[in-house]
Amino acid sequence: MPRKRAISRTGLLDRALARFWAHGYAATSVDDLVKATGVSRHGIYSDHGGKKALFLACFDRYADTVVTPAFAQVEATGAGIVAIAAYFEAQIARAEATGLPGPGCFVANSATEVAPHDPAARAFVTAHNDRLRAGFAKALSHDGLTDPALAGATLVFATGLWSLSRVMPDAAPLRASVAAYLSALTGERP
Amino acid sequence: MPRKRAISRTGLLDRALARFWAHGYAATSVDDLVKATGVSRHGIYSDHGGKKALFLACFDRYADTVVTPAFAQVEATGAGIVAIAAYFEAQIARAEATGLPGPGCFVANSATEVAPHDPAARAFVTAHNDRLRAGFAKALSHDGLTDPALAGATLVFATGLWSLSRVMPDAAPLRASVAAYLSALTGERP
DNA sequence: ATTTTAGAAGAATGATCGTTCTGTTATTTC
DNA sequence: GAAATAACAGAACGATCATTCTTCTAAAAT
Repeated sequence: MPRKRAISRTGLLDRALARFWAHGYAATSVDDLVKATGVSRHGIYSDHGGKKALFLACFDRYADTVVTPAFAQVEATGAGIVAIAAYFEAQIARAEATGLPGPGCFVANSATEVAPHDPAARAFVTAHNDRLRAGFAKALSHDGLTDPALAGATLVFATGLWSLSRVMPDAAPLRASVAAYLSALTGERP
Repeated sequence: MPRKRAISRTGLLDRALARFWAHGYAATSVDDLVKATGVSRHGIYSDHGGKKALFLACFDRYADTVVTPAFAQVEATGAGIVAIAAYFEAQIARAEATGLPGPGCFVANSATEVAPHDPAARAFVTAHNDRLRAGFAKALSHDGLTDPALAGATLVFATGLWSLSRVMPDAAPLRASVAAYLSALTGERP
């Protein structure tokens, strides 16, 4: 009969995700994971099987604890460009609170580091991108922007935003870029 | 008096850049560099001092042999949005010729993998981004788009484009996103 | 032809990697 | 309280890492 300990390995995934998120896959050793999570090697290997498997498990955890809470407002019925703007702002504010240059997006980081040579990771990245594109498409069409390519462009923009947030020391240019992009979408001219 | 061998280490930087570009810094061992370049360890260490130094030297090489030839048309006097479109198209076509998912942009890859934790690499990335932003700004203002934030947005878009090109198997969505973005900039509506 | 030297090949080194295994401690169940 | 077990601490392992060093080859200079 399975049983739970009072102090369990609940936080393992969250802490491992944070470590992979900030430092990447290759630059995170199992020793780093032991130190960062407080879980022994035995625990890591018996719960997830190894470093790569733990890394892949972080994708689902990231989707549940980071992407969904932030992106749900875009996917909500009735959401429009304002929701997209709020989503961008929330992500920038979070990066600002963490400290810029920040960790960016876990999926976007993995897209350049490990996905090109790891089919399993690429499947996660592709699924994530499909989700974002679909959310953008619905929100954009709500405001009359029905060209599906605009959703693709917005996904490209979002990916670049998280990438740049890993090297930019200040959030102001990121906010200005978002404002300029959204203004261009809606046809406003400064 | 210095002399040259028939088969010299001329291609060292180019081949090392190609390897780092495709596989990243951490996933490229010195053994990989020896195999990819045909240059012995002795040659690599006497010419560049080590793996990290060779990697940093690749930034200048990348700027000279890849960025400048492709981006010069945007920086040219009289260049406008058409030049930006041609720049995007040339990069996509190159990625397509190499085979998608492709290597993306060496600087953008480094921006997420090593720049956050390496000041020297970050300096290169920042300088590269500043160059692109300035080029975009001039070309955009040539066509009446004087808001400097639009240049920042275009840099964000370009960065995301190379990032996505590392996981997308087909170039068509990339081209569609570029077309949609540029149409939005110029105020066209499909 | 002899000397010099640029460069390749690869062994050696110490560190670190991911993984496995052996103890030990503490908690839960009976 | 006793038996069972969840979890940690850390040693051990072979593989691989970046780096250095020695040896050997061949081209250039004189």
